Amino acid sequence: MMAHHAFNAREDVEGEYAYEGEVYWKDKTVEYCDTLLEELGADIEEVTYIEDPWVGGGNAGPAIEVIYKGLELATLVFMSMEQDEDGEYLLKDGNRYSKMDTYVVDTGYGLERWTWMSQGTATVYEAIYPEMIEFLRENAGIDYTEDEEKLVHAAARLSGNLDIDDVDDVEDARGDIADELGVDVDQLRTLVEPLEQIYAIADHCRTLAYMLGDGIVPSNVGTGYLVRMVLRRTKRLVDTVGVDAPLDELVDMQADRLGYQNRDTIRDVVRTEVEKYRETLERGTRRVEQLAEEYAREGEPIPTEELVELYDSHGIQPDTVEEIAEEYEAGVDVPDDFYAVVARRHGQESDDEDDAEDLAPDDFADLPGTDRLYYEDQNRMEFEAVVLDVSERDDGYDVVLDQTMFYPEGGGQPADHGTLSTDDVTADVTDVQQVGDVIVHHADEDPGKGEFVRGQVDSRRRRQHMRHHTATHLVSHAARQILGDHIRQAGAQKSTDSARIDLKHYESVSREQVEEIERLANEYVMQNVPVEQEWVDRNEAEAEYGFDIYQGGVPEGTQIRLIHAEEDTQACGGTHVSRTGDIGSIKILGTERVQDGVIRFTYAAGDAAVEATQRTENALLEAAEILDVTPQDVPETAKRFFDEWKERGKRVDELKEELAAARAGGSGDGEEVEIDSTTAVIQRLDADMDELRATANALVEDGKIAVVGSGAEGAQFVVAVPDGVAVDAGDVVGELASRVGGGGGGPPDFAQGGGPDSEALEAALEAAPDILKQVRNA
RNA sequence: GGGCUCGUAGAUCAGUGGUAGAUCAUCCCCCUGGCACGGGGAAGGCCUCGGGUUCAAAUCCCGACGAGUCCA
Repeated sequence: MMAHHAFNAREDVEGEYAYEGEVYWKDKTVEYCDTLLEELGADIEEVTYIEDPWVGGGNAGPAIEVIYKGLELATLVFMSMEQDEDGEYLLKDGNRYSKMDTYVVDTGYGLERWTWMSQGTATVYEAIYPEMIEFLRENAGIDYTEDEEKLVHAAARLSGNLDIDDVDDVEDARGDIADELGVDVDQLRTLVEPLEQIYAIADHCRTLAYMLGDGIVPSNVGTGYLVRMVLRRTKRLVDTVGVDAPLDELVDMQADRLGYQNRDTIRDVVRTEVEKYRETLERGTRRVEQLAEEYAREGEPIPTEELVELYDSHGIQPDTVEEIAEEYEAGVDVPDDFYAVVARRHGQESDDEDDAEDLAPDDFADLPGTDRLYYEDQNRMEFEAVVLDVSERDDGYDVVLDQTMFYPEGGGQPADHGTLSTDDVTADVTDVQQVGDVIVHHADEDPGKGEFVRGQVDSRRRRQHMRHHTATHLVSHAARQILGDHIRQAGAQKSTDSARIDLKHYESVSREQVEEIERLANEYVMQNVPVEQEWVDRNEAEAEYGFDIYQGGVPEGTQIRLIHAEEDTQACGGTHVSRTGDIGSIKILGTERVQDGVIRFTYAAGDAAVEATQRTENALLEAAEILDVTPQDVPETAKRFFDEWKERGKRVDELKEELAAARAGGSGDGEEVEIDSTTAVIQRLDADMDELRATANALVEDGKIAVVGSGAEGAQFVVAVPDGVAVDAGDVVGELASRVGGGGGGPPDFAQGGGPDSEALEAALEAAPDILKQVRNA
């Protein structure tokens, strides 16, 4: 698509906008359009301009459609109104609009449509990527007779003329076209539909090639989510139309055509995503099958509620559900406004923002910009300066100097700490912020306006920040070498003890890859290459290194600061060590997947790396000491101990059961009473719940009613009743438990309960025969 | 950024507070000349982790970790 724009402002609002006056408006725009079409070789007599008001995205205005030989080639939009409840104009979308202070020309010329027009192919798709269309048609086995080909050609041309705004129903439009061509609508559909799907595949593949080629990583959030949706839709189309080629191959055809260099990565991403989709579908299918079976059994249709759940939480489209449900002869209840129902489920979003600005820029507006000494010599930690201004705050003082060595918080690097001293006072600096060009030091004492101060930066803290900052560049660079060129930074944070960087990647990172990255990053450290900074014109920097230098965000200003470390170049305002060797070493502490498609690496550099390694080592040594083996033997020994522990657990269970059987058989210490013709055994064991249950089970095996109690942990009971005996175990336990201050219950043949009052256990058990009789009578 | 769902045997999943289950896979036995199938049996569980509620938690509540999904 091609376009030109003009930003106009009304004369009475001069000075309020970045632009003023009128550049050009409707007449001139149409004139330009005429000229362009003529230049392209169009017969100007065949051009028709149709005015049609435009509304969209809260703005509106007149618009002109440019039709050439019946085909819409361009739209010229004149945006001049904005949505306004009290506006004087009521437009076609039912909203009210009022005039804006500015008015903007927004044009769109369909370059590809022009190509189509000039080539005379059936559709625009054959005009712009004929090889791909041919490949897909052949692969899917779509073959037409000469007459059919003519029909399709004619239908395509008619479709091209449809005013998309006015087409509410594609089926109606198809009917109109069929009428016009004098054919049956069903015949037209079977003829055209597969072809339409092929066009969609080719076009989606191009979209995917663009998105993936430009380094977007599929994800469940943001732009990455869009890629995923397009990819899945394309995969569905490929399967529907019966194209027998892997999707990564199709996308690659477009990536190749568009001249992307990272084609291997693109294919890899597509393959990974297709596999993920396949798994999702499989999971979904199993789920739907279960539901379908369930509802089919009850003779009810699958309710909308379930469909929403399937779609929203599991990503299964209603039509997929219908397909599967059909096999189970289950009905499906899909409402027409299905997606509206889903939307309603999400409800209203609350957008309360609380970006409280601690420092008001106005406070320091009159002060000159602070000279930033930390860029001149990043290794110096001492300096002298004059106090230009001091403002008292609730919790201290904001001090502004003429120059400073203190680095203000920014670019993911925390502020420096340190002191500012005069002959009389020493103020601790606990925070440093940049406000406009002024650097503000937050201190606990007032050094005095106009005083001469000596500044001392906490050098251990700062050096750790420098190490971590340079390490961040190296880790990011190393990750790029190991994982691929698509690796982009999604955020970073440095501190004294560790640093982290979020990288976009399409699959989880293996332990081996982490080790590789760590090894490579440390190799850069050991090479001890200089880390250089330079201030350059941003346009020159972009021209030479591309937009990839903005990994950490896009800085302001025409001059930007570049940091070169190894082969890595980034725009960066942070402080860095002067040689990579100064980092000491880099230890990657761990990775986590912070969201789909974003991996967080946490690592430590310098002292912190040593400390982190020592911490892990200490944990290992401690474990080794407990097990009384060497650290190397810890995994094996732990495994053996774990296995043994499981083995013993099983043995204990077996013994408990044997013990229970023995107790039940001997029944020496249990009291026996006859309830009707059944023997009830009342026994106190003082054992855990497992043993009580086992004993009760063993007694029931012998055809006896079991009432066992324990005072081991509070008071606990298990009551079990053999089949065919008219005693409800739940009632018995309920009565027993209430006497020890608790509760209980369970099925009629096996109940458990207890309470905190173990003192009352004995009395409760003594009352058990009476309770049993009472319950039987009830 | 927000919402929702899930985490139980090697795999797929049941289990809505009261004795942890099914199917497949594994191993053993039977059936057969052999194989497929079939029949019988066994083994296999820190119910993701940490708190809380309860006489009692796989189950309810909170948090962490992991997986999935929808929306902006």
